[in-house]
Amino acid sequence: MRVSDLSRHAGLAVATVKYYLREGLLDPGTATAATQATYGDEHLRRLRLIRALTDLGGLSLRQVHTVIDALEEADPLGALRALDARFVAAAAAGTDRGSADDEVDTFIDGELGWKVGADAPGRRLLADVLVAVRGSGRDVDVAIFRPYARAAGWLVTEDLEAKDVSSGPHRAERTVVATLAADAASIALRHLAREHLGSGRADRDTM
Amino acid sequence: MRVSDLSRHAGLAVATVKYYLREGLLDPGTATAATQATYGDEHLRRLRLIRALTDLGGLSLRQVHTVIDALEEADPLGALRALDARFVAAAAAGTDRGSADDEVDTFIDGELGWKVGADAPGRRLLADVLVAVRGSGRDVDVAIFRPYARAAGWLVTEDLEAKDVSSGPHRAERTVVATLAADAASIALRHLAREHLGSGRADRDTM
DNA sequence: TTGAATGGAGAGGACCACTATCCAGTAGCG
DNA sequence: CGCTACTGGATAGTGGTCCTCTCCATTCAA
Repeated sequence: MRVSDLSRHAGLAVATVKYYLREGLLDPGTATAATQATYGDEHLRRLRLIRALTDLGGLSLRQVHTVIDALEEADPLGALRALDARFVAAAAAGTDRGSADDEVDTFIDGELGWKVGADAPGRRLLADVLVAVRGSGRDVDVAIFRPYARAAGWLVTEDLEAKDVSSGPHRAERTVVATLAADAASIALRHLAREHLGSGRADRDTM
Repeated sequence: MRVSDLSRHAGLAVATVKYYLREGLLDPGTATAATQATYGDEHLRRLRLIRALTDLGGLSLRQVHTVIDALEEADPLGALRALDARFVAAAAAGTDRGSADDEVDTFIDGELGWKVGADAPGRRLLADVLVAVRGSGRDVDVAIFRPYARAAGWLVTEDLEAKDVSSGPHRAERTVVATLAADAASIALRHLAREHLGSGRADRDTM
């Protein structure tokens, strides 16, 4: 496989593939001559992964790099956590977060009793949400997350049970894409459900 | 209120506020002299809305503009639909979408029986997800969305019932922020739930 | 009165994700 | 063998976004 094949199969311009090579998102092919190299299926798979991360997940190439690094270090949890980067970051600076972080920690560790790392990005993300909603003028309590937590817990158990254990190769990679897909799907379906159930009162308050 | 007050209360640089004014995201204040104008609470509210949309929702200023336009035309459904723009778009071009769109339509209209507009962006988004997952090498069926649809339906009814009908001012605006918040929260909680429930098997397949 | 701030406008900059151009070195075809 | 097309590699340039900087005549607050 040469660059042009890679390009054709992945639906990307050759220049773009070269760019990814330069950026270290894609490993160099095995050189066969001074100006020749061949690429394999793993390169194509990588390209598809990159596009899934950028197109479906909206990740920047820098974030894609983080995910890929984690995958290559056989750190699936790190890879999944890296997906949260697209939501956090921005809101972090400036605003006074008040006790939002503490409230969220209490909610997760206490009320829900979930065992998650103290550095799980979801914590900060939830706190950001709290801060943002309060900043927009509503005085909400952490407890507002309860139904979402219940739905999330149910969905994940459902997922884990229904799963073909498929310990095939590239597990972690597929898990990452699946997580992204699940994220997008759950949002899409919530919006559709709201349009379906809330017709005629779309101007009503939610959450 | 002058620009500097606006800037301070919103936590933005004065130059940024001026930029938003130039871009038409913020209405001009009421002029009191050749080089003087005053701004009101609605300007501050608008600024907070803009930052919620960009920071929490990750919308571009162009997309923010779309949302704001819809809000000003008293079109809450349009405003909510505009939120989906951050997911769609990218994946649309190039790839052969196959029958994904049809499958999704059948799923929504037939299996779920949901009444949503034919042009609801959630449809296309779901199809994109399908295309992306398949492109990354898994042969999935639309039915995979079923649990997500169930969770979404439950969450939205929960929302609509629990809601204080609060027909106060700026309903639609708050609904938009609430939707964004709900999106982020449901993702954060799903990721946390997975970390909690799936510990030791974080490398297992999901969705 | 004097220093700081204002509205308005334009230029400039930083970053991102490419895209274009150039080049010497192959590859494959007839 | 010659010819064209393509290759890897490198550098420079593009278009877009989101600000940030600078300038200006005017106005306000001390």
